[in-house]
Order: sequence, then C-alpha cells, then structure tokens
Amino acid sequence: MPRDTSAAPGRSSWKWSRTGETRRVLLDAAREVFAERGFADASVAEVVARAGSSVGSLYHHFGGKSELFLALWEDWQSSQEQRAASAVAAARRAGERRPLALFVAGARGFLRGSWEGRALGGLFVDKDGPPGFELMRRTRGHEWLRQNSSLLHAPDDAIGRVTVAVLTTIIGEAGREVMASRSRREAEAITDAAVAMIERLGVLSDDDGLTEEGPAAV
Amino acid sequence: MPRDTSAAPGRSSWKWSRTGETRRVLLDAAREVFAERGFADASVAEVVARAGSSVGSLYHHFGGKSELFLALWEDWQSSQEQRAASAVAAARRAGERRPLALFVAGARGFLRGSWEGRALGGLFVDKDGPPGFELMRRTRGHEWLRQNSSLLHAPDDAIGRVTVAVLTTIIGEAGREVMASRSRREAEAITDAAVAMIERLGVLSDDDGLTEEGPAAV
DNA sequence: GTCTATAGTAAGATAGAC
DNA sequence: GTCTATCTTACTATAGAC
Repeated sequence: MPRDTSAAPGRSSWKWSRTGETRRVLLDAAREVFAERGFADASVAEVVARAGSSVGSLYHHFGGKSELFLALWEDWQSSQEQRAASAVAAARRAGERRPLALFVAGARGFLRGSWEGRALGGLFVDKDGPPGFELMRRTRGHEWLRQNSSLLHAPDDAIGRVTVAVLTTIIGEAGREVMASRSRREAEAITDAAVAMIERLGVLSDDDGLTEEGPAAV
Repeated sequence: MPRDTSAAPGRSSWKWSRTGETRRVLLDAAREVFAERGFADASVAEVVARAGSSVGSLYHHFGGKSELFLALWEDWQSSQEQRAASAVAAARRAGERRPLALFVAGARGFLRGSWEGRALGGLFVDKDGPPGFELMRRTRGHEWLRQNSSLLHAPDDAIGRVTVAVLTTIIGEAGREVMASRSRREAEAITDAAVAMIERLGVLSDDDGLTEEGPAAV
C-alpha cells in the first residue's frame, strides 16, 4: 500500500520512484531482521544498514520501529482477510445463503490462507511484537469477525461479545496450529476440527437465527 | 514471595526486614505508575521517586523494569490460578468425578476470581506489557490448562491441541469480559455463557472420554 | 548482605542542514 | 527525501556507606 505520491499519471509509476524504492528496501530488510531476531532484539541500525539507507529515512517513511513492524503485519493480515472475504463471496455466488455456512466458508478460506502464507506468518505468531501489538491484533480480529458475523446477527450484549471473541479465537488458534503443521493433510485435519467447533457453537445459538437467511456482508 | 533471607528463625520475620519493606514499597509504587501510564510510558525514575527508593535498589531487588512488572503479574496470576485450583478441589471433595464437570468448576472459580480481582486485573489486559509478555502469558495459560485438562486426557495431536487452545481462550476471553463488567449480574451471565460453550465443546469430544473418570489433577 | 550515588553505554527517537 | 548530529532513557557497572 504505497502512500499517494504526487507523480504525474503515466509519467512514472510508484514502482520506480525513489520513495517507493526506499520503502521497499526498508521493508525487505525489516522482514529479514525481525524474522531473525524478533522485534525487541532487532535494532533499527541493523535494518538501515542492511537496506543501505539511514535512520532518518526510516523515520521519515514509517515513523518508528513499531510502525515498521506494523506495516509488515498490515500487508500480511489484509491479504489473509482478502482470502476469507473472497471465499465467502465464492460461496454466495455458488448459491449458498445460510449465514453459518457462509461463515464457515470464510473460516476455511482464512485457514487455507494460513497454510499458504505460513512462511511469513511465523513472524507474527510466536515472535514478539511492539508494545500493544497483541491488543491491536485482537481488536482487528474482532472487527473482522464482527463484519463477517453481522450476517450471523449475534446480539451486542455480553454473551454476544463472548461468542464473537470465542469464534475469533477458534479461527486464530487453528490458524496458529495450521501454520505450525508440517503437512497439508495435518493442516486440513485441524481445519476440519475448527469448523466442527464453529458449527457446534453455531447450533447453540440456533434460536437466534444463525441458520436462517441474513443480510449481505463481505 | 520474598527471597530467602538468612534471618535467624524467631528473631526477625521478613515482614520487618529492610529488604521486605523495600520490595513492598517498590511494588506498590510500580502498581500505581504502571496503572496510570502503562508499561512503555512508565519510567523507572518515577517509580523509585514515588517509592522513596533508588534506581540501584530497584535493580538490586528485581533486575529491571520488565521483571518488576512481571513480579506484579506473577502475584496476581498465581492468586487467580489458586482460586481455580481450590474450586476444583472443592468439587472433588463434594464427590464430583466427571472430568468435564471438574473442569467447569475450575472455570467458574477462575471467573469468580476475575470478578473479584478486576481492579488489578485491568492492568494486565488492556495495557501494554514488557517485550515478550504476551508470549509468556500465552505459554503460562496453556501450561495451566494442560495441567487442569490432563484430567480431560485430550490427545496430544493437532486436534487435541486446538481443542485445548480454544478452551483456554474461552476462559481467557470470558475473564476479560467479566473484568470489564459493571455489575455482578452481568459477570454471572458471561460466566454462564462461557460454561455453556465449554460444555458444548466438551460434548463434541465425548467419544474421547471427556465425561468418563480420569486421573487426578489439581 | 543491603543499599545509595554516580558515571557510563546503547539504542530508539528527533531536529535541522542539505 | 535523505542523512548526520544530538537527545532521551533504560540499563549497567562500580565504589563505597552502613
């Protein structure tokens, strides 16, 4: 996601601009260093050295060490959500209308993405992150799930929030295990187990209309 | 938990020793400062100033800013686990033998403790911690649940691990919501919802023996 | 063994020259 | 936009009072 550069259209794409190039080499170097050392033990000095840039430049483009890490996470996370969203869209195109089935389709899409993107994903699960990272991840997870489960129209009371939180973490924990899997077969077994849990909890709220038709969402 | 001082027995208790007193005032001051500013924005200088102590003394007793925070967390966490453990023990004394029921008893004990200790608890849920804190909390959570759920004898394959992880986070997320509750009634509603989910997921693995008798655990 | 004072290092963050 | 110089602060080390 490049910031809007004031480049005249058609004359130069961001790909070849100086700033885009600087951002790119910094992100590449950061990915390496964070993967090797984790967040806390990584130094901005090493990142800029490996990128052939300078500290000032890093702060100009990203604002700090934390934001640099978050930029990497943002890219990865949005691609994961994208997979889930398109899986839901595909299921809907195929004629599926039951909210819970659509939700499960999204979950399967997300977990398929976790398997395919497990190389980068490892950076964000068992390594440490910047202060407040876990809070942010949890918030973002809830937001994404709330979007995809407004179609489940869960109530916004305490019980509804716990339900949403649990559904979030089922997918999250399953994603962790999928990324740690050593075979596609194992990953699929975990996915099936997670889906079984989701359906089991979905049935719990059957009287709330989880299996009826609901409003459209991503 | 004071370190072992070489005090002659009967002559002086740790409560009046110089070191115990210093540790106590530092912990009290740290609790205040961390609650006000969070971990990252708290300075060791302010802690020692409020405690009427010195930087060197802080480092002598705790080893650093992170360890000071972890000492607070350790106290709170172990008291929470203690409540869960004694709830399980009480249920067992009352003649309960079904593993799932014992587990639910532990969960209720934990959530009751979350409500009662919600003042301090807020420090550890929506504030930031030292680097690696979240990883530590997750590790500790799994360890605790593995203890209490060896009695559920869940298999140590991928599916078993996901199940355990989800059961962990149901309690964790419910605890978060309980601590954010404004009335005991709301807290109890959340607890009931969480227990319903645990039982629903527990039934899922009925054929694995979750409702049969199992080995004893805390 | 327990604590204070202080000087020094390292690393993240910032200001300003260019 | 880029980079150098500088600042802030967590952290360490040491010397010594009690």
